[in-house]
Amino acid sequence: MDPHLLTTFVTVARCGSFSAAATELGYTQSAISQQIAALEADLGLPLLSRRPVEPTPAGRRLLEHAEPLLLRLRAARADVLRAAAAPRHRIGLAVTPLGFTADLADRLARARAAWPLLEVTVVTCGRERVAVLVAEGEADLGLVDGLAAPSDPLRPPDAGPLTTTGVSEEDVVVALPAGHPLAGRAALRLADLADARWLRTPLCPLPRLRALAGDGFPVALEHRGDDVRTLIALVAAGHGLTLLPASALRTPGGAVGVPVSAPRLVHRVELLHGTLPPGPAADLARALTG
Amino acid sequence: MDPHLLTTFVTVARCGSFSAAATELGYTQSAISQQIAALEADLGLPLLSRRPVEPTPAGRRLLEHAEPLLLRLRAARADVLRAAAAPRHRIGLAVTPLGFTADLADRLARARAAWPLLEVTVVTCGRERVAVLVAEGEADLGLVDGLAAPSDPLRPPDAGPLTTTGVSEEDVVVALPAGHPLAGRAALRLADLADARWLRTPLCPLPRLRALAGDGFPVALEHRGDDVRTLIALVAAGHGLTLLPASALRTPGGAVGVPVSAPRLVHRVELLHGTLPPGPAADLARALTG
DNA sequence: GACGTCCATGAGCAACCCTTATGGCAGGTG
DNA sequence: CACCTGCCATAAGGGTTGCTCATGGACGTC
Repeated sequence: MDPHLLTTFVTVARCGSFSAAATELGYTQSAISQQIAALEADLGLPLLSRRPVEPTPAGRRLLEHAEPLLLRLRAARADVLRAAAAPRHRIGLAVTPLGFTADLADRLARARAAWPLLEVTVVTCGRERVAVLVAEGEADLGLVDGLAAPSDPLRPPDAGPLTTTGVSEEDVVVALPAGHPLAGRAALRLADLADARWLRTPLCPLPRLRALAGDGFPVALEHRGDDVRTLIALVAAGHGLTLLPASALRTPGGAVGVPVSAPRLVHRVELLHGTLPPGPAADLARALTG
Repeated sequence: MDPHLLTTFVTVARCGSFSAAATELGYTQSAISQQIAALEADLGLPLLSRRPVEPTPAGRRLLEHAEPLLLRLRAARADVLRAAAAPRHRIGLAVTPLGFTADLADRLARARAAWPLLEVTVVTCGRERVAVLVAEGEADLGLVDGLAAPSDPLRPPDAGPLTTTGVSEEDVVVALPAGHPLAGRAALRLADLADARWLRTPLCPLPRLRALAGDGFPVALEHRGDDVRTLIALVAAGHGLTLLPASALRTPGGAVGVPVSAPRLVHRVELLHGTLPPGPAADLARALTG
């Protein structure tokens, strides 16, 4: 179970081809073939069916383990190096679109005013990617958002020992087109909307809704991408519903937000980071949480 | 960051000696020296100070990552092999002392009556060890107990993708000597006992109490080991207090239990297992949870 | 049915890693 | 103070590993 062999295996499984994996990894096809054979011999199991190349059941199982394992390996390396490295003034901040609220933007602005030397790069991406970037040290701090019961921590993707600190909690609203029959309500229960048509979007995971409020929540339209304005425009045009933090709907845009009364939900933002050595990154973390 | 080098590093750090690690791992001292040198060269950092041999700060950081990483590696291997192996009739059950309640013993008895072929081995050990045994496939099922807020899952040690299912929740009581001034109370708040003298025992983690009810909980006596009767005897003799599930104090033994009214706490038992292929282990898991 | 693509296999060679042997350094002892 | 002992580092040697190159065989396509 050499990680070297494991990366090869993951690459072959992703490419669906020994030769493609070989060129991607910079080996010859023969080397790949031998590596896979070595891994299969080590476990005593066939991991890939050939022609077409796809994982066997045991291979699929191994794949589930291999990806997070390799991530943790890279994360461990990055963490050790980061702890030993000199503090930098370039800070990388990875955020989910709804994780970077106006309030946090203000705090960041104050922090930059207080420490003019601070150079900040903000990257917007999905939750898992934020965790990966932080774990691998490509970002110093991460901000992830999610739906949770009040004061219930979000479950970060498993990328090693990352510290999470809640930085804000805010009410959740259902986004409805302005003319929607329910748009005038003071509050709505999520279960009452289980039969409505919903948007499938990375910004509001439907499986989480189903876990919280029972089955249902059929998909009307799928949205790929990170942009909140696009999402609100889709809601306003009646393509389907979604949940958003209350503040995201305060700017007028043809959609209105109706608070969710049950289940009790909050939109929670958490700061994610590895062990921060004293320095600009730790200062910024304090500024964002404080 | 070859796992091979990582195990060597962990062993050397534990032994505090290159030569001792060499004999333990079945290498020559020279090989160990070269492996550590290779790891240090790979990371570009000194990991161990020599004479005496002990981890540098970077080494300590790496140690924190290495142990769970190696555990996950073994766990992944065990999981893949287990999924592919033929179902066995020998079932290993790893339990914490307070995790194996009378109710669960009954369910196990019924399961054995229903499937006479079932051979069961029960191992008692601590929480972390249970998780390790299950993760590495040495036990098929695990039962761990802990204090939690109601319906709040326990956090299992990070040993890869293990499934946890709650199997019982029960009230928590403070164990007091029979003649204790508070022994007659109908209920007690944990914070009121922060200044009492407590037993430090693996069966009731004091750090958890401090997290739940604030600082305090000074240690009167340390108890090492798994035996609940020993613990109750210590309480009865006035050596200090501890928390136990209500049922553990129903048998008379010179100690009485007073329910804890705040914070709201339960003693929770969870079943822990990897992915179970259909067969005896899965049947038993259903019997224990059902 | 011929061809092309793709994976498996064998030979050769370089790199790696372990062992043996030896050197250097620190601490304890006569 | 010299010596000895225990411990880690380093050099050299050899076996194994793991790569590339070359080729063979199986499947799919035209």
